[in-house]
Amino acid sequence: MSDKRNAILQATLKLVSQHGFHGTSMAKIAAEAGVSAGIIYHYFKSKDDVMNALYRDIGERLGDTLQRTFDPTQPLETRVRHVLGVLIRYYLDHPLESAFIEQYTRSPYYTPTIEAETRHVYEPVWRTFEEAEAANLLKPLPPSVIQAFTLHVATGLAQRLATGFLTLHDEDVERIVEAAWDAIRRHPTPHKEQTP
Amino acid sequence: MSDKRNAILQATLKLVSQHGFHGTSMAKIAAEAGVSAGIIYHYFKSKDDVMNALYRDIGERLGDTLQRTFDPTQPLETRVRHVLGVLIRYYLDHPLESAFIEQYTRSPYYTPTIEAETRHVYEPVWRTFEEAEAANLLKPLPPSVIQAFTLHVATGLAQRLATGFLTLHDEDVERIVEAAWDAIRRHPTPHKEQTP
DNA sequence: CATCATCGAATGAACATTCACTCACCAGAG
DNA sequence: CTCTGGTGAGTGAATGTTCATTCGATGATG
Repeated sequence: MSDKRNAILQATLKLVSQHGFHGTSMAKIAAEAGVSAGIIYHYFKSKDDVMNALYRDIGERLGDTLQRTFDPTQPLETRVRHVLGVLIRYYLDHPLESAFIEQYTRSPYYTPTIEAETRHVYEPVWRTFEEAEAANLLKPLPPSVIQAFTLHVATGLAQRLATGFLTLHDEDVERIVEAAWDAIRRHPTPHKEQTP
Repeated sequence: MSDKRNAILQATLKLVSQHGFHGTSMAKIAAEAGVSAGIIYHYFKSKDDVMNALYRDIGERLGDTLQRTFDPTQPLETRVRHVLGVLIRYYLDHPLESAFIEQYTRSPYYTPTIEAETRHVYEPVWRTFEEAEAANLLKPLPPSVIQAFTLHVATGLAQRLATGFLTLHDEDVERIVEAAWDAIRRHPTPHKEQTP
């Protein structure tokens, strides 16, 4: 609601994605947000609370995007490609969020409690992949591996984008989504053709 | 040389991979390594210097593995699959190193200087992929994307391994390498078959 | 005047780094 | 073999800084 609260979260996102958790002090957050150090504790219980709130915030925005663009009436393969595309595109389009999430999920802030709390965001994703697996569309890989070939590929690339080491055009992104799909889908074993 | 120096690096690796850079103080490193706080400054100039030394150390060990197992007389596709496998396996087998590298390369410690300094480690990898690209084996993707589908997939999974969320058997690792290869290789476009 | 947002100085803990010092060891002189 | 002086690994308390957090005061709103 309040724009101070939002300014604090935005400042935190920018600072953490640029300088990591160490290097992001409350004083710097306050300066970046244009507020006093004290007011942060009016909106948040502690530094941890700021970080957790930011993580939830980002998760909700990604969840919205997934929910908004998801069309359950589409055929299964289309839906799988769609969620792949949305996930990858979201992280590539939001490099700051991407960097934050990567840091966050590898930090002590990321507890099983928080993980459970934000799982619902990815619900359409998991449901689609489960369905695809049941329909034998996918390679027999654990869910974490599927996740690695989408989420971590995207966040890894987002980092390169953010640091200017890389620029991607729309057709590149298409190719990346296609590559991710090639990674996890079951390929038809080509019949050994007799060359006549 | 000295085992104290090594103990300090090992302690740093363990602490950083578990608690991140913030949460890894010199006092904790000293305690974990079983040395006094002061002696760290006998072997290293500063905290930064410890981190940089550890990064170089890890890079060298990975480089050794690559160099040792690389056979330039093998056919091209075999070599590509081989370097893919070695990279992925290395990170999966060394989750601590994997976590450290991910954190390090996203931190302010990771400067272009350090990057240039350690590039030679990956030399066989880049050379092989360049050759494969010239031979039209690969999808037309930027090198960073290739890297994302190998390195970041592996480090992402290594993190799940380290936190006990996931266990992988040898055949799973085989499948992951295969999936990575499927992601980046050029697939034969199947002829549209007329269903009768 | 009552309530609540906001400020910035104050506080104490934790931090990286320094420093004066001890100790084990060795080389060479006697 | 014994003494002497030097070297450098190793210590842990001290230092100055930065940090997260608190708090009393101030301003705005109703």
